Amino acid sequence: MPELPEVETVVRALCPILTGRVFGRPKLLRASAAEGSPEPLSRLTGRRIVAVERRAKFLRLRLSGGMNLLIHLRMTGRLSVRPWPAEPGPHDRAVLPLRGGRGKKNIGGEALLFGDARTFGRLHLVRERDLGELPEWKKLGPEPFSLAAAEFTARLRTQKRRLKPLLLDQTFLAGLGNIYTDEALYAARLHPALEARRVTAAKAKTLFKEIEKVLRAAIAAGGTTVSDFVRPDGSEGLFRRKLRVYGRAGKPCRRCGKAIVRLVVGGRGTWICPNCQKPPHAP
DNA sequence: TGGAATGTTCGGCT
DNA sequence: AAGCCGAACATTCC
Repeated sequence: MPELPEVETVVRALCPILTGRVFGRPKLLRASAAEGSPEPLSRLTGRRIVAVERRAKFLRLRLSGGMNLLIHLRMTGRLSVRPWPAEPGPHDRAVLPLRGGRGKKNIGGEALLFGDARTFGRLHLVRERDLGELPEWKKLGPEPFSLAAAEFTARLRTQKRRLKPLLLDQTFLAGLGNIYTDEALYAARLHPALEARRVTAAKAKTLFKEIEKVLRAAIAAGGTTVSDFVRPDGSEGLFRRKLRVYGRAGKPCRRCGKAIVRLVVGGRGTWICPNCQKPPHAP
């Protein structure tokens, strides 16, 4: 569920809390929560957090000494800053103690907690110079907010794949997941199974603008909470109320009143308005 | 009770 | 090679 807007929400919440603080000795509660071996997070201790950033759906903590802590929340990962020591919750996977207090006073006794019910999320400590060799990092496509509409259109034109799996492909465009892909396709009145290269230039531009629009609106709402996502302070993202198709099977389309339907496209649950998003017709 | 859901990678098939 | 599909990962939810 965490897609670009949710990760951006987490980054914005954590940035003022974490920047400038120094990690203590990490405690890995579940070995698979961190990449690398034999002690994947051992080089974290003593590093200062220089910056908190987002790239695609990764959080990136830039650390002193040319290190980076990459965090991918996958489906149910969540981050919070909590008093420490304390009894870890059943789904807490890693505890990263923080030295130095918020503001100038050293109040101590806090940690960055990585919780993850379904345990697909990952922490990955990577040297700056090794980042370029990480396939899941280096293969990432452009950020939607750093891309020109014309460039997006040109990229679409080369693709024979259907829109839905294409937009979900992080190497084509970084940051979209199931929710915002469906919302953007609906807004642009495009069917998810339409072959990308058959989208007209005008429609492609509309799609790109709608992608940026829905992402921007979702960031402003603090992301979408469907079931798992929460902000670092425990509050919910409010964009769920603004969803127009995702998860709304049977409910009326807000544009034409026809019932929203659920399809499977590229193996993923996909919601559309059958009236506003006409299926691709055979040649 | 078990099928669906979520993001990503991978392997097999066409 | 490109694209599609399903499997796998682990767990919760209904």
